[in-house]
Amino acid sequence: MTSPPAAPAKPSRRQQQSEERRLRILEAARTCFGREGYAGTTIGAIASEAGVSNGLLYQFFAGKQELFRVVVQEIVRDWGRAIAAGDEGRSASERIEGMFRNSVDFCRNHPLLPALLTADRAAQIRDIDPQSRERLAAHRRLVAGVIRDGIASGEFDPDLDVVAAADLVGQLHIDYSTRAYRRLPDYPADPARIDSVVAFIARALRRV
Amino acid sequence: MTSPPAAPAKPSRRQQQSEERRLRILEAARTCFGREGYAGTTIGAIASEAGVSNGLLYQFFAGKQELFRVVVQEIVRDWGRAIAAGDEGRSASERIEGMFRNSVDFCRNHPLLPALLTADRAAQIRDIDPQSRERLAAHRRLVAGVIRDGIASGEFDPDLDVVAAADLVGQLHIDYSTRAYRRLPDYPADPARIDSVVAFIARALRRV
Amino acid sequence: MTSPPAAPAKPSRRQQQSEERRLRILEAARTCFGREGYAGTTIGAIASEAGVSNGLLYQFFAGKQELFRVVVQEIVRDWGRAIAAGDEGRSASERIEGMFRNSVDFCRNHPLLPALLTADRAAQIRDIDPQSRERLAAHRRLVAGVIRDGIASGEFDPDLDVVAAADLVGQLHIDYSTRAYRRLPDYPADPARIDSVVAFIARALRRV
Amino acid sequence: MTSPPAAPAKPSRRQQQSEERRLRILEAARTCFGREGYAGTTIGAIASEAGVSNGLLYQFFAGKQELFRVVVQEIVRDWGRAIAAGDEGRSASERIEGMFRNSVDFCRNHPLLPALLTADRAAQIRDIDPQSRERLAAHRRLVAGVIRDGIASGEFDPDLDVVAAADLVGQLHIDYSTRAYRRLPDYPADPARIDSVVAFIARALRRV
DNA sequence: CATGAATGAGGCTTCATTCAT
DNA sequence: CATGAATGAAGCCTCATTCAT
Repeated sequence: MTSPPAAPAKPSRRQQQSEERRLRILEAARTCFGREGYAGTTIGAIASEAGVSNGLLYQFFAGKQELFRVVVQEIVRDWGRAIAAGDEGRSASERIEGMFRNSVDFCRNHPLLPALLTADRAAQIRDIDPQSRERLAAHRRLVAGVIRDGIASGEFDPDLDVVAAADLVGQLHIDYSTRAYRRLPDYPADPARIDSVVAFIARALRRV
Repeated sequence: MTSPPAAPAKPSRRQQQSEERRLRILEAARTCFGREGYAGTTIGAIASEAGVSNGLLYQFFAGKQELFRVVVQEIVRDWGRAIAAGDEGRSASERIEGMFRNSVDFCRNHPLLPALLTADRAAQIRDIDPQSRERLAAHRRLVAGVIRDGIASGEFDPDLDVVAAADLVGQLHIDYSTRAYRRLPDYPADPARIDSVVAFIARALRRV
Repeated sequence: MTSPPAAPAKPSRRQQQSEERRLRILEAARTCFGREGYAGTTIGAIASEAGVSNGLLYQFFAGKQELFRVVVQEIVRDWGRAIAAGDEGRSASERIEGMFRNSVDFCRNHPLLPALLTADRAAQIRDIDPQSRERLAAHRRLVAGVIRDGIASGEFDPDLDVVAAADLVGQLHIDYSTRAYRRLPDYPADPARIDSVVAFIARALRRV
Repeated sequence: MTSPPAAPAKPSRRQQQSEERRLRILEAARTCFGREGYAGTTIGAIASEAGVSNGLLYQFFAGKQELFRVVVQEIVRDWGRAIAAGDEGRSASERIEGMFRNSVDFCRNHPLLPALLTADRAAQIRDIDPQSRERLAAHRRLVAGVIRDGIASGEFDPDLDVVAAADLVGQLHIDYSTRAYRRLPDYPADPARIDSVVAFIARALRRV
């Protein structure tokens, strides 16, 4: 009686509920991995946070490692999108600043784990999956493109090593985004500090 | 008086060997923690790497966590010393550059884990011990002092937010030192890249 | 309403089996602790005796110590019940005798560890839990009550120190029950010996 | 220079010191086993308590188990001697009372472990060694002898089951001696309680 | 004789994963 | 599909015992 007599195209109620549970699991995994790290997170904790049974996780994901991979992949994807948002018709400097602020804001507002992007080798996770790796490279290429535009438009110093500068700026995105997420008192990412970092980058890129 | 009058603290051969083993254990722990992270490292792996039995670790260290704490403490101490080395009678720019290169070189040549300083929440290690925390703060204060000197001497821009700039430069020390240690192909710390980062920092600090 | 209207707490087959295993674990723990003492018993031995895996014990009990606590608690409870059984409408002497025989019989037929009540300091078990302590005190109060009844009815010597006598009789309950369980050849608890002890107690309590 | 030039008969200074250390180890073992039980006592704890090195224990005793065996043996021997002390030229009742009081006093004043006599199977100690077993049997025979004397002299009830009574009285020796040593608030062995137990025994044995 | 550093077997416990219901 | 009871491999740590000094 639970399935409707005829509903060929729309996802059945069962399927909907199932998809919803999958999302709840991913959400819970983000929260737990972000809070406790990979090794510090147990399958049971994720299941409990998601309000589902232990075993259900294995219907959607092959195991803890796979789940982690997917979480990282999604985070990196969303982060990349958030960074690039709303930078049409603006100067290169504005876009550099905008990307930085977008990145920090994204991490401030999402229960997420940019930490993993820098260093957290969190046991057993030998290599982040190639797709995420590629996305991070794309991020640096994006930054590099903006810097090149800035050089072309005369805003930035033509002597810049574009690749190195993009790498560094991308690194700072990660650093301060991580801080924004972590909220460690010794490593602040408060608005004033962010303004200062923005100024620092601008100073390093500007044409004199 | 059974002991000879002179030779106040002649370590017996036994004690010498023991001390040597203690160092081998620390060395092995540095290697393993650096390679696998905290949770990914097992006591057995460290003992095996050091060529001693599992139990011996517990004669020197109260447990895995304590061993980790000591490793981090030593690394931070040595790193701090290496960074500050050889900067007498030089300009502020030269000292900033020197510190950066010292840091990267230190990490390139030592089996070490500055990564842990940034991000590795490595399960259970909630807080790095206060002593190491303080040393990192001291590092940032040192950088801030050099920047202030540079402003006073007219080398650096007087509009700089000194604390924020020092924080950022210190962060880059950690970032690129980590890379030098990790040697990840996507995140290089080769000489050319280091030169570029040095130039980037110089550009950001200079007076225009 | 997915569950049928009636059958308020029908334990599913799974739950039944689970409860059964829990009981098997407790049974095994009684056997092992009784045979080897606390320290001499391993989790593996209990699991093996119960025919389950090591890990399952931790689904039901927080650890070895907790399991031991529960075992002692149950034993003390059952022993207390067994002792008091079937003594309605009988004389004080008969009740004293009946309690003694009940106690010995209980221990003879149950894989149990009254030993632990007397002496087994079994490392780390500093204090038996208060609930069991209280039950033992209740046992002595029960004996004291019967002795008081006997004095009132003229069966027992009015000069008796009731508390001390109850304590002593309770102690003999434990002593000979332990023997009955242990079956050490040097410390018998065979019927003839039990008869003699019953006579000894009767002689000590009687009015002359 | 440490050994005297000639000292053929008397034990050399070395030997004296050695014997002294052996005694210190035994004393320490008594203390530790009594305080923590067999499993709860470590070789290191005994060595530390005795103020000698770990390894020295193995010069005098084959291992932990052997050391325990010797400790028990000595205790049982000393206890047996203490019980029988000072009972020449006294009536059977007086001797029974004296033995009981001697036993309790012995345990009250010696750091000792009569617990082991009753129940403490304390891991791995399968069987107390035969010599101690025999001494305990001798103790019961001694009590039995006194009871027989009392029957012969008309002090005690001729209907007594002598062996069972001796066994029971011996058991009470152990019970209340253990209490005297343990000093548990719930199981007192204070003078008043001891007087009551003495009276109880006397009442059970007396001729009416 | 005496030391105590070193060993390594074995104990308790956790947790990713499976599978009967 | 969903559950959660059950498994068992592994990890950390203790401690009796040995042996080079």
